Amino acid sequence: MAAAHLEKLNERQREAVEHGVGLPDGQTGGPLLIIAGAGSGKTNTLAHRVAHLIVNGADPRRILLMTFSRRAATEMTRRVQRICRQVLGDNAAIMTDALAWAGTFHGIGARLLRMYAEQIGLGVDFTIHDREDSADLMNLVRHELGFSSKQSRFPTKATCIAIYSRVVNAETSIGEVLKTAYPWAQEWEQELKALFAAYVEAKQAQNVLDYDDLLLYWAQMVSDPDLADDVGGRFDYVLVDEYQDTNRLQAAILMSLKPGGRGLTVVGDDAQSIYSFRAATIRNILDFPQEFSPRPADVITLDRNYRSTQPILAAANGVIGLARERYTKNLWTDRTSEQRPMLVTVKDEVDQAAYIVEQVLAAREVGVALKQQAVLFRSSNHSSALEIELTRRNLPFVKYGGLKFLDAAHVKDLLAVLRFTQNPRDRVAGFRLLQLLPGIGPQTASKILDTIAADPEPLQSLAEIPPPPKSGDDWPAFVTLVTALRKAEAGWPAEIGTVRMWYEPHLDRIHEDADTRKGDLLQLEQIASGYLSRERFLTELTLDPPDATSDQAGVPLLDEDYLILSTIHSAKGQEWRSVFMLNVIDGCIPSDLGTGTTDELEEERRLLYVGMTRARDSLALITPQRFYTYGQNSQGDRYVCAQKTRFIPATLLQYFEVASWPKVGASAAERSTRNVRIDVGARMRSMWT
DNA sequence: GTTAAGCCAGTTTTT
DNA sequence: CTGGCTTAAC
Repeated sequence: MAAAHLEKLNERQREAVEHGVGLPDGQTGGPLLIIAGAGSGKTNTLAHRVAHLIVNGADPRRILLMTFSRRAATEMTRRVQRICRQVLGDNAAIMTDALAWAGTFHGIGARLLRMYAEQIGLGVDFTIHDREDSADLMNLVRHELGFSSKQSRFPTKATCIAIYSRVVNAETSIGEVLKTAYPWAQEWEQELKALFAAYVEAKQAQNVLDYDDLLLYWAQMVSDPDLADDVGGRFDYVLVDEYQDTNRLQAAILMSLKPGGRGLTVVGDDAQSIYSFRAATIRNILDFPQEFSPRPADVITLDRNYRSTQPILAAANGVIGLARERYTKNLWTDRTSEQRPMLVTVKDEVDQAAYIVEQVLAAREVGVALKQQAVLFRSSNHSSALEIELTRRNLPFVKYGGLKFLDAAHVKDLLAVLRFTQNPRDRVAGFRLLQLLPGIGPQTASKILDTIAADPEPLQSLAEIPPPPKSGDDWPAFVTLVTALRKAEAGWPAEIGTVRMWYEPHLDRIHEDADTRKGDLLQLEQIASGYLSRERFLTELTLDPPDATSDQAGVPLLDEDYLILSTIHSAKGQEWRSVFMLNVIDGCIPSDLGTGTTDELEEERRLLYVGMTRARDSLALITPQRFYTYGQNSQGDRYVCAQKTRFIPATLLQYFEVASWPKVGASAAERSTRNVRIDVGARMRSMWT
């Protein structure tokens, strides 16, 4: 006897949904691991489980739901609400609105840390540094310690922060990280240690946290038994999505929150683990059942795929079947189709773009909306030729992944003003902001920040220090601005307009293309108006940055139809009726940067698998024969001869319909000689590469 | 101390 | 092509 809202689930899914629900005396069930293959209804199952818990009396305010991205959290909440409405009717909204603890690990961490700030000796007004800010702060410290002179070839700021981040997230030592990931920097171990110590001190002095701190402080907080009880006790149920892409630190947090695993559910698929560069480890999901004793976690496997047609799935299974080790079974489906996925050879990237435009338009003619079609690629710059072609043909598109809106200098400038007002001890923000004024460079800015940091009311003391000699009228204007912001005269979100008015003259002076940049600032102001307060705006913008849009011809409106362009990483968890994958050639997939170790290579293979399994009805992998290499054009050819990816060897070709484009118009004989010529040529060349 | 110009090196994926 | 560091001119 199943409840109506569970009728559409298959047996396994239902088992996962009902696990540990309806025990006597409101007990919560033991730990549960759901291994959910691509397209097996994972999101749906998890949403049903949450809804089922609520319908059976769980308090939604006491459910912690952690997803990989905020987009996924929103989607999940929406689905839970829809399912609950079936059962509870209109009252459902009240219940599901209370599902307040849904978000990313980092987002939830930020919230908990603000709640518990006082108890762990953290200023409640802390601001959060994104990756760029962290690198900037690291750079300041790096300079102070004298590691920046050119002869020394010390790792760059970005590398330093990457090493630091890895040490923290993988819960390992500097020596270990250097040995495995940065062997060329091993000689700097002692200096790096000193640098990181100074970096941590700088963050604390400035009351800022970086991304890693959100997890690190959280983990430290719950390592105290009393606080762990308190935080863990807030939640009856903890559910984690995409568990294969969590790192050791995140696993440690989870185990401290729910030591016995009661009420704990994790969902994931080891075949889709693609974030090891972020210190994610597949061991988390593999070892999860044994974390608990005496009785290990229950494991439920979902291996029925509802997304793709059988031929697409066969090809994807073929690719993942060659993986060195794997733990999940092959997926199966009953969605039959005659159409095998395409493996299309084109001359170069220009033809690749032309082919895609042709196919996309043809599909739209037979009723597949642009939004139902996606183009996936390994690296965000792989799509540039396509973007040019799409713009030329006036086809609207939205791109996910790659450069972010927030990375633009002018946007960072404006945000620096707000951040500095929010937290005047945030040195990265202050440093950036002061140097916008004419006549103020690094030295002057540094001195000003030192002076005001000593004052308990830094912003007030700014008005009292002598104006820097060469700053002219701009100094009093700046002081007026900061004073007004400090008093919150304009209020939120009006104050962002005040800041923009102040900033625009400086923008004109600094940048040639000030006018296009002003458009971005207006957009930022628009975004800001959607947030309740400056603090919420800054925090959430850092944790969930919007995608870059300003460089496109026309920003598509939300209700308009547009093609999806996305990195494979950003495509995680998504699906489209028609999927194209760009540059399925060695050097792109696998990326030539990712072929160093077997583990890296295996992850590149999973990346291809993830991309392929996004497709519902139609899939095309495209292999250009010549690939433009960027930079280094002084040495030799600008084109390299590309070879089909090593992940699709001859034995797998049976799963594909191999074709070349444009079609040769002449006889079949002529076409075949053309194909043969190309094939042999590629092989001959590859003998020497 | 600031700014502009010049020269060299690096170049994935993201919360 | 860009960012970051260095050098030379204000």
